[in-house]
Amino acid sequence: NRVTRLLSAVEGELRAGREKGDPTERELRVTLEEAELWKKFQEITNEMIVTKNGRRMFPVLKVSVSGLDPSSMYSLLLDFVPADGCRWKFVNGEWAAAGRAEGRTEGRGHGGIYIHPDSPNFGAHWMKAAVTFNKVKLTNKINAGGQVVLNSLHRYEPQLHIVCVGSRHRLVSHVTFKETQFIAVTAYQNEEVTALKIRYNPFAKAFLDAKDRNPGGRGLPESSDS
Amino acid sequence: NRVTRLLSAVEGELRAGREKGDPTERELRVTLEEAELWKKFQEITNEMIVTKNGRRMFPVLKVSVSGLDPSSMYSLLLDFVPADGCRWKFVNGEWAAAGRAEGRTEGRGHGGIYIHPDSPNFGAHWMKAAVTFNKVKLTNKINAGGQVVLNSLHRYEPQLHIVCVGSRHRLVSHVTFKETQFIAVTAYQNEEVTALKIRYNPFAKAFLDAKDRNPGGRGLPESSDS
DNA sequence: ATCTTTCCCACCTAGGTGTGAACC
DNA sequence: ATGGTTCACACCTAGGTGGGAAAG
Repeated sequence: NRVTRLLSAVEGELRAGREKGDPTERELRVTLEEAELWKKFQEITNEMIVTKNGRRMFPVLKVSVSGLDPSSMYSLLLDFVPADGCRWKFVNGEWAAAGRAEGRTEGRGHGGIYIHPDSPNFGAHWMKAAVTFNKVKLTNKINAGGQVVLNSLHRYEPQLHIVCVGSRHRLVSHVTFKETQFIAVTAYQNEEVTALKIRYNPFAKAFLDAKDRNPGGRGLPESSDS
Repeated sequence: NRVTRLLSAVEGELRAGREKGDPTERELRVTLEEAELWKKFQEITNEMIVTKNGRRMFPVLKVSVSGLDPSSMYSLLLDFVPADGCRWKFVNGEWAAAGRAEGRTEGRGHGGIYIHPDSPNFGAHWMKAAVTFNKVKLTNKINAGGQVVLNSLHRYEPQLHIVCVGSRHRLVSHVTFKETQFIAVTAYQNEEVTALKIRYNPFAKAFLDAKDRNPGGRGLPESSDS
């Protein structure tokens, strides 16, 4: 009785999936969430900060998935693929190619690969809500695990992979979203990018308020009380 | 090549486990972490706050697990079992039985069951580090999912279950730790319990500082600058 | 000089504490 | 009155922002 209750708890999500989901992956579909926001950044060439200890991405990569087998087990991976063979440079308000890429990231183990922390999990789990990669951290140093190592001033294209985890793993899908391309930087180059990040990232609220209160000026006022 | 690299990434943790772990569950062992701390609370009868929106446990239940099959898939569940048939009352500095229990929690779906958020996962995952149940939330209201519903002024004993998730689920182990028994309350009854919670829970630091700075008195000083 | 990276910082978000008064 | 619960609150932990000076 108690055992039945326990197993029923474990299977809860799974059963819900079985009722609703698709039994095969034939109609697998992956959609990028918040594509409008990504496009705003894409239009002016997106930049992502890399730091020694790792920096989150903004915008955050979110996808909604459908068409998996609800009761099969999958892992979701994010792969940061070099978008070209160039090193880039920001001059006169524009990005320009500046020499060959340094191939450091290539062939270096898990270099640019991030495994979603919910992995592995049932198809039902991945499909019940949008999958959010808000914990990915980008770094320029080979570091403690779990972080994605990128080369600064190189362009990357995030790629999503879905792997079916069974007795034999098999790659189910890999999708790229052009909208999410970005150039890795250690400090923002284009102030339009900075402005967008501040505008939409809640964690940068401090700088948004400063601009709102004091649109022309710069710098926060010292406490002027006597 | 890229596919190989990806699958290798997914299997990384798994392979690490295969090398070190035990291929069967014959020698399964589960150990409670921070047992000394739990015992301090147990000696004076532990209490856990329940609130409408859910309250974390302190101490946090942590276990280290060994002896699983590294490449099999398991889920870990926490089950809050009524420790007796009584409702309890704190009078004259002591807990005393006060009438029959209200059987609300029993038979009510997932009432007292919490699934560890890393579930399901490989044996290797559960064994590579202590498993922490710091996200469990205890509530006295039937609520949004994921929270554990308990009856205030009733005594509970946390029980850990390990379920092997396969084509057919099977219960691998259930363990209880006497040290982790507690009485659910909406407000602390025994001030010794409060003192221990403040002493060891970093989130209650504010009250620790107040006592340290002003051991005899009560209340924080207003800013006395002119 | 110039370009890139690093570090510390004030300022946020997000949310976990027990308190004490109010509520029932 | 009594005993249990709820709520707003000040005060923390934990950690995510870009800025700007300094360093390489």
